[in-house]
Amino acid sequence: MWFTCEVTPSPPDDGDRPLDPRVAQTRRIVVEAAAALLGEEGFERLTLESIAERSGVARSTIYRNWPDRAVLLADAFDQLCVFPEVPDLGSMVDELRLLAEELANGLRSDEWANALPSLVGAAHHDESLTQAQAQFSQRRRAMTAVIFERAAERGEVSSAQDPSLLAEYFAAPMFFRFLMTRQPIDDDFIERHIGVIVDLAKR
Amino acid sequence: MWFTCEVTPSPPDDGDRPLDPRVAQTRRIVVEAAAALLGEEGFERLTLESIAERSGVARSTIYRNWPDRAVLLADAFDQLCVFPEVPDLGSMVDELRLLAEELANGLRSDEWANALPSLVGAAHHDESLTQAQAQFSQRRRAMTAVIFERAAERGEVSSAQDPSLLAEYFAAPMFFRFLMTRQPIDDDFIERHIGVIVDLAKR
DNA sequence: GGGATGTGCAACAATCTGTTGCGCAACGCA
DNA sequence: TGCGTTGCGCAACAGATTGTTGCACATCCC
Repeated sequence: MWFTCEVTPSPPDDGDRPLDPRVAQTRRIVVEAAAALLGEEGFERLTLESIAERSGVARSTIYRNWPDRAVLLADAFDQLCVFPEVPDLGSMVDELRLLAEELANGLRSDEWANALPSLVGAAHHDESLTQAQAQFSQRRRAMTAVIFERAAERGEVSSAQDPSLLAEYFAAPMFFRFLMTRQPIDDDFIERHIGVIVDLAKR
Repeated sequence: MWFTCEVTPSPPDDGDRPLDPRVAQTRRIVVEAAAALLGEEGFERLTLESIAERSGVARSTIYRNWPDRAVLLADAFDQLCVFPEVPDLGSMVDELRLLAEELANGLRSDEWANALPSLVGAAHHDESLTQAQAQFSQRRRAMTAVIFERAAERGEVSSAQDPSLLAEYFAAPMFFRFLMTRQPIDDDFIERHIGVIVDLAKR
């Protein structure tokens, strides 16, 4: 989140003094409302007025807590992006299938369908959103790579293959369909796709 | 283009009567200006005022020729998307390398870097832009599939592989890097990627 | 040549972003 | 408990942008 990150250059947080409870409350409520609306509207259609209305916080107060719309939306997107770890199922194919279905469900959900594509567009000329997008990609990639790391440990695949690269090839066609071609990400596709990835991992 | 397409439901074109030269002139000039600005600014930042200024056509006249901003931008995007066929080089790998470099150069260019990501965002809640995006994806896919079809004819790969599917796996990782992860699409990546695709085609 | 049609211009409403000043309420420290 | 500090709601504001409209003028086509 923007206001809890000590690394970002913009310094809205005063430091280590505990936050005024009014401020903490305001920021929490606003980000929650923004995240909800982000899932309903996407970045472009989402107005600060609607966030103010849903959260019950005045627009002027929102501007006192975030420098501009994009930074708030980046925080809201972070809020939206919580995904579970893939459990160890003892089999790479099973884990890939589970993850593929989780991702497919996500991409089919209104939340992601509204938030993700508009993020892609908006991120290309805003630094805060670029960061939010990079963090999203990185998290998903790491979470996917774990599957291939475990498979290598089990001896299911040769350890010569880079788990991170395999994770990239796992994610790319699904996002490509979602963002660019709009082809369905259905069971047939998933099953065939997993076959391709398994071939790649075992080659 | 919106105004020359007989299939689209919206009927701005009066039919087969030749267009008033004033109208033809206006539309041509405006789309050209819009396409140029699209490559410079992207969808979100591009204003109708700037198109009016660059084209020398009044904003009111633009609105008389296109129902709204999105439809004009869809036409402008079409204008921007002209890509060459891949020549028969007698070798699948050579042709893939050529196409990958063409695509990488495109994605590195300001034109595409500005237009494409913003299209992804904008297309998700506008029908005209959805169509423009679908057409773009389809054209590129067909153009890529030709490489695999020729390879199958030459006997370089088994004809069991679906050229269209291979085209999808060829494009997806490059667009994924461009749109989502922002990782570089450099020579190393291209070379490794072509290796992956060749493996897929030959499996 | 003359009616029909397209264009430029200017003004307009509506929406949205971002800012500011003021009065009031909540906070935290003594 | 009291009081200075700080945050908040409200209202108004400037500026940008999208679309729309009426009118005068130029161009087109018959």
